[in-house]
Amino acid sequence: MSIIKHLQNSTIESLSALYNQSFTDKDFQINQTKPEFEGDYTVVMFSLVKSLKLSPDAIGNLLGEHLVKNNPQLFTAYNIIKGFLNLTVADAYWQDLLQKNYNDSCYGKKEMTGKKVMVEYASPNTNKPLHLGHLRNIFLGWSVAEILKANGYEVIKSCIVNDRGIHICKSMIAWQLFANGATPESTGIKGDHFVGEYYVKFNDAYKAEVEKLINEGIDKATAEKEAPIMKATKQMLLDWEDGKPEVKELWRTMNSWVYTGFDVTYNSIGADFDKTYYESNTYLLGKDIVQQGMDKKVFYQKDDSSIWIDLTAEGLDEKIVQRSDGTSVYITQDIGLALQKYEQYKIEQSIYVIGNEQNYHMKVLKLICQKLGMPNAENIFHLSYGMVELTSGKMKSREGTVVDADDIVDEMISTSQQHTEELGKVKDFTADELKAMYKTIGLGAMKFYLLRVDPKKTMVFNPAESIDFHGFTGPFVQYTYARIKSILRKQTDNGHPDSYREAIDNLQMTNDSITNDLLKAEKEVIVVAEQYPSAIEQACTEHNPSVIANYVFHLAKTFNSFYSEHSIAGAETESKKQLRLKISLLTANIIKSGMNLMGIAVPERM
RNA sequence: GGCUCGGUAGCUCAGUUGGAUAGAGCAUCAGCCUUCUAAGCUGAGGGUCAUUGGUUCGAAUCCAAUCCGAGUCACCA
Repeated sequence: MSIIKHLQNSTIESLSALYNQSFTDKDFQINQTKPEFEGDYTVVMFSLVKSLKLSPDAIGNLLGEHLVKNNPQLFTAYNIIKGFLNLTVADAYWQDLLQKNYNDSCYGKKEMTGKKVMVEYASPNTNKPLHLGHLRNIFLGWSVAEILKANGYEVIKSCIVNDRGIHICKSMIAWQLFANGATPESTGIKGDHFVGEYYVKFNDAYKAEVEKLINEGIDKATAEKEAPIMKATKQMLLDWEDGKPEVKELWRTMNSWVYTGFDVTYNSIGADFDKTYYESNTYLLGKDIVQQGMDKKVFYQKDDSSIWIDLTAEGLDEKIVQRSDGTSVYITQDIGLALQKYEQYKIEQSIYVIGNEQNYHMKVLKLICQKLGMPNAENIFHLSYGMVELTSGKMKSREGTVVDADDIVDEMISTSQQHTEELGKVKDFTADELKAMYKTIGLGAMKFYLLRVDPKKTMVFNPAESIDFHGFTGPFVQYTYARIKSILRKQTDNGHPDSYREAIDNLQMTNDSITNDLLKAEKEVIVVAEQYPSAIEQACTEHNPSVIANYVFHLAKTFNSFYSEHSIAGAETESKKQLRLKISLLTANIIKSGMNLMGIAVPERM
């Protein structure tokens, strides 16, 4: 139980004993005490004034006295300033917390609940390589999955690959026209980039054809429709749907190039999926559901035989679910897939990591699923994230201002190498160790940078700043970890993590005031460490990894102050040394655990 | 135009179930390495929390209006 929860409960008990009135934890507020005042946690009196009809100071005095008197193991002192009751938490409480958790690598995580959640993320198209926006999506999805696991959920990570449709045919047509049989193997270009080049070539050729037609006096709309390359593409889509063998063959081949390329990227950034859905398999799903929806009178048919749902009562529009020619639209297959996910995995919650431009679509999807009475439809959650913009404005593929995922990852890794070499920290590492470290730091910087912002918000990607390894960054936190590990290693004979505990526990303990009283800097680290379980919980309820990023940075910062102020290995007494080593080990464990929740590795040395 | 989201330091972001003098990082300036890794620590300057009004003991946080920005409103996906 957190210290805040303890304080809430004690306050409720004391108020009940003092005033014979019952309160809940919503009737008053508890904050961490501001540093300029004496105390650790503060009960705000104002909200109690009305129901008790007493002055804030009068309540505070009685409450403070009662709390300290009846919970001596928790609170040792109190003071009241302008209606704020500041309580000092007993050193023994912090010592006890430290003792119980300093060697627990699972500290802060919850027991399994037996509940299943699916997190769908990444969801790329197979006509071009991944870009910076995908990275935000992938890091978010991965991290949210880990955060859910830490909160006791069983998580299935899934991905829906958009592997069919007109955009795929564009790359295919362009390849037929311009490639002369070239392949990723023959050119040495990564498969997804290779296919992406033909998507670009399509657009160039299409643009040229349209311009030519317009110059011949044809109006723009007609030109766009009649451009030969576009007509060929549309025909190809029809051929694909008819299952024409040579089209299917080309489609399979080009998609496989893309998948090979994606796998390289996923591998390098540490993304994986338990289940991959392909749109070519799911795009016909949901047709029978449309019929069921008709029977349930959720849907209705118009005169031209197209089928609709009326969501005007919910403040939305009418939405089509089946075309007049009887074919499905985009949302139909989403409904079908939502049901399939449930039936295959019996999930209680379905999370979709999708950009905020689809807010409306996802709102409609959820509503339809609910109206159809689909199980757990109320637990469909759209984890909507904001676009990544550049300092120069938006990323636009047509203007070539898209930041490629592979490029930026490579750049981060080589920057980390450059920084490391400049700092002269490469002395006693092997080549393999160096390579691994550059990757850990470069990727860590990248992931931290994209995850430290609230997912909902549009964020600006500033190349210069993202490459910074100081301050509120991944490398800062990693560095704190590496420094702690360096100290711990030196306390053991073999430098092995398994020996840390033994080495710490073997120190001579004395029982004196130097040991028992916590210094300010020591206590501050434990106070922050105590908040880790709450941070994990909050990150989960908000589906928000930035909570973890902010927390872990705060912890590292607090530890660094402590580190620079007091010697750990050279502490005044053996027992003080033991205390500080425990604080260090606990901090290292939390940093590693928290960073892992964001998919970020921590280096033992850097 | 309707709906949704956003506007906090020069820049990037925290902080919003209403609480004390609004916080970090970057950048700028000034200090700290014969002592556990200086990718660190300490300090300084920098704010009309978009604007106006309201609610109350108290508003960055809640309400209303206005201004600015983004997204969306396809028988596209």
